[in-house]
Amino acid sequence: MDDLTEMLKGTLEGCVLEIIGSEETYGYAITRRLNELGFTDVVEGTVYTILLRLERHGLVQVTKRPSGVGPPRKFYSLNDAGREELARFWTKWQYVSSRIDKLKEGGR
Amino acid sequence: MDDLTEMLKGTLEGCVLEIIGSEETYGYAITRRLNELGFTDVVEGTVYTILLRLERHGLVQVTKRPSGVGPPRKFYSLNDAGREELARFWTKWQYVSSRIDKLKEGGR
DNA sequence: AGCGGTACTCGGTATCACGTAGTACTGGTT
DNA sequence: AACCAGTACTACGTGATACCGAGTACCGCT
Repeated sequence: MDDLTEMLKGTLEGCVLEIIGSEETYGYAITRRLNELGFTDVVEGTVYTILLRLERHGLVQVTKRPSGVGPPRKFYSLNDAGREELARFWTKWQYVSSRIDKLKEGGR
Repeated sequence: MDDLTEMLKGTLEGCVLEIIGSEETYGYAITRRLNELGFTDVVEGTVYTILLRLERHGLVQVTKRPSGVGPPRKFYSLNDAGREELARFWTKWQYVSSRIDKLKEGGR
């Protein structure tokens, strides 16, 4: 699949929120998860900028823990604000994707 | 619906391509069409920047015609490159939206 | 003459994903 | 002990995009 970067703008952050929401996890693992989900070209740098943004916006709780196989990991989990933001994201996604699908079906 | 701008990045241009592909039309009408499709906050300035970009990328054919109710209109239609780009857009959309929907369903 | 609706242009801004380079910790190999 | 690959995070800059605001211009109607 060719370049998806523009189409992922505004949705990738939501995907990261969803992943964090489903289980407490850390940046490196999130990148792997996105890759196996089909977003093969998403690289670590991108995920870390998103994580820093989420932290700056106060949507996540961060806990640092030693890893055993490398430097310590920063584990992320959603707080209340994060769960609200995630819900908002899915509402918006539902809205936008349904309109676009309608347009695709020649929606008059 | 609150702010959708980030989520529309990368998709709005495809929507405009689709609208032009279904009938020869012009900027002002495209804006109205998007608005009635549910993208209520998309304004003329945005559509015109997209149209200029499409023209610069050689994806559309442009014909200026008098309007009778105002200044002359620039009518846009897709050329071969535009139709190819539109097909690529829908392929990408199908790819991305299906992965995101899968993630939403707790895709393991 | 003025006004509202139509129609397009242009310059600047914010946000976002991405590229690249760098730092740092660990365990295993030589 | 020295090196390296894999893990894990940080920081700075770039390009693309949607949006905002102001401006220009044309038309019919009052």
